[in-house]
Amino acid sequence: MADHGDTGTQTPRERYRAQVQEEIKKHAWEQMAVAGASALSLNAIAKQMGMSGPALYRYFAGRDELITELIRDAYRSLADTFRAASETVGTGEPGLAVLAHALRGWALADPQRYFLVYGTPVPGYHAPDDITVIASENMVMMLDACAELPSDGPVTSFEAHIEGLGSRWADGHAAPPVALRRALAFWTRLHGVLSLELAGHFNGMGFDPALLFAAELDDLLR
Amino acid sequence: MADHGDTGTQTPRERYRAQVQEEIKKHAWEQMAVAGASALSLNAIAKQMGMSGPALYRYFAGRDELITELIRDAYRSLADTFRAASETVGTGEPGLAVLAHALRGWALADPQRYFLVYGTPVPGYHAPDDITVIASENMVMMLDACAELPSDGPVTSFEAHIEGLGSRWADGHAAPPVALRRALAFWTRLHGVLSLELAGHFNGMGFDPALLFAAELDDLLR
DNA sequence: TGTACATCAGTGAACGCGCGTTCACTGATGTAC
DNA sequence: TGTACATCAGTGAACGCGCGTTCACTGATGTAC
Repeated sequence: MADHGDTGTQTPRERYRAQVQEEIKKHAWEQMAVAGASALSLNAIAKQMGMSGPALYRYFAGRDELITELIRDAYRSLADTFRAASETVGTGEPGLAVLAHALRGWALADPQRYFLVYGTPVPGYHAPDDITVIASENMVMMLDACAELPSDGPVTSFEAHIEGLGSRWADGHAAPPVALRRALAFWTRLHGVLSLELAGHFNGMGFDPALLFAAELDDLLR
Repeated sequence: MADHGDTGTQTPRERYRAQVQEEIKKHAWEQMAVAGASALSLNAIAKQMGMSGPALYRYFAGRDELITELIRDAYRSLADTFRAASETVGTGEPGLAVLAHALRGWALADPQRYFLVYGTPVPGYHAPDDITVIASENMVMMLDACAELPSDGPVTSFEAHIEGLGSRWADGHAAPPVALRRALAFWTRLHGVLSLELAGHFNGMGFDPALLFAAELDDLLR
């Protein structure tokens, strides 16, 4: 989506390679949307593209690498969405609200992508370091949005707990405990609503999930 | 875990059948814990039990039925846990807190079981009606615990939205909007913390997830 | 108590299938002189 | 501009594998007289 990797001038071959690689991913996402992440099959993707199975090995070392690449893209996509949203500040609306709506839009746009990031983990799998880095970038953006909010009220026991950790936080990003507490609430509460909504657990309950989301966001901005 | 199905006197054969059926499920859960739900294989279970693959067809019509049965058991297990917890009321602790700790204990006891209920949904799958019934039983227990809490404060716009629905709620269980709002917050917030914790998203962040859970619970009881 | 029969758990062979992956190859595209 | 060579995308055959599931069967357990 955004410009990542070598952005220099490309030879026609490189351009073609990148193009086919993108198309493979596109079909992979479509397949995931239909049958879930675990059902992703290289041969099926190839067939859908009118190619033979082994051809895909020109573009990915194997199934695992493809999936890892999709996960990486998903994290990057969320980071890009957050970053783009962050740049529309100063319009009166608090930064947290902007991030919240960006998150919701991103989640609804592709539920399987959301679940690939925040859904059921595969017991064996461990994400590469660069993905972890993007994940903490996202956390930092949430933190920054929280830090600019007014912080009144007494210090809670959880904030005291955080204080006691000596702020050994990702990137050495020193955030006040109240901001971290708020960022965690932001993250967990909105994820709680979104994941249950996307999984269909609110079906048949009548209410509008968007309004529940808005209500939770209101509570966070209180 | 609890007594479900025919509890009448059993012939030795029936007893044996039930016993083997349970053992199959036990191995199924173990296998899921190792490789996730999608990797569940009848042949692998049979091999682990020292049986041949086709033998399992005496106990389950096929793979899909086994999985559905596991999902059903998971929902029932949570319902039983909630019910057992509800019966220990009156000790000063609010019912919601009791339910919360029961939920957390149940989730930590078997993360894969938690994710089978609340994790990434399989795009095609639709749960049978009796499972939906158990799910709404769980919701009702949360609702009841919320209904007994003092409800002060002004009516929020989300509560007005619920009011406007005319309470067309599962089982015709008429709950005041403020209780439903609170039950939804209870559910989504605790799920938010638990699912991110179990998925390992808090790893390396230093703080104790149990304390975050407790902090969120405190907010709900406020 | 003993015998004849029915029930049913479990086996082993076999089916077709789709998977990930390798390999030697063809043919087109790009590069160097 | 034209020719010789290198690069590389894609093919088709083949590999071994494990899967879910069926089928005809054996042998043990339970039942009826």
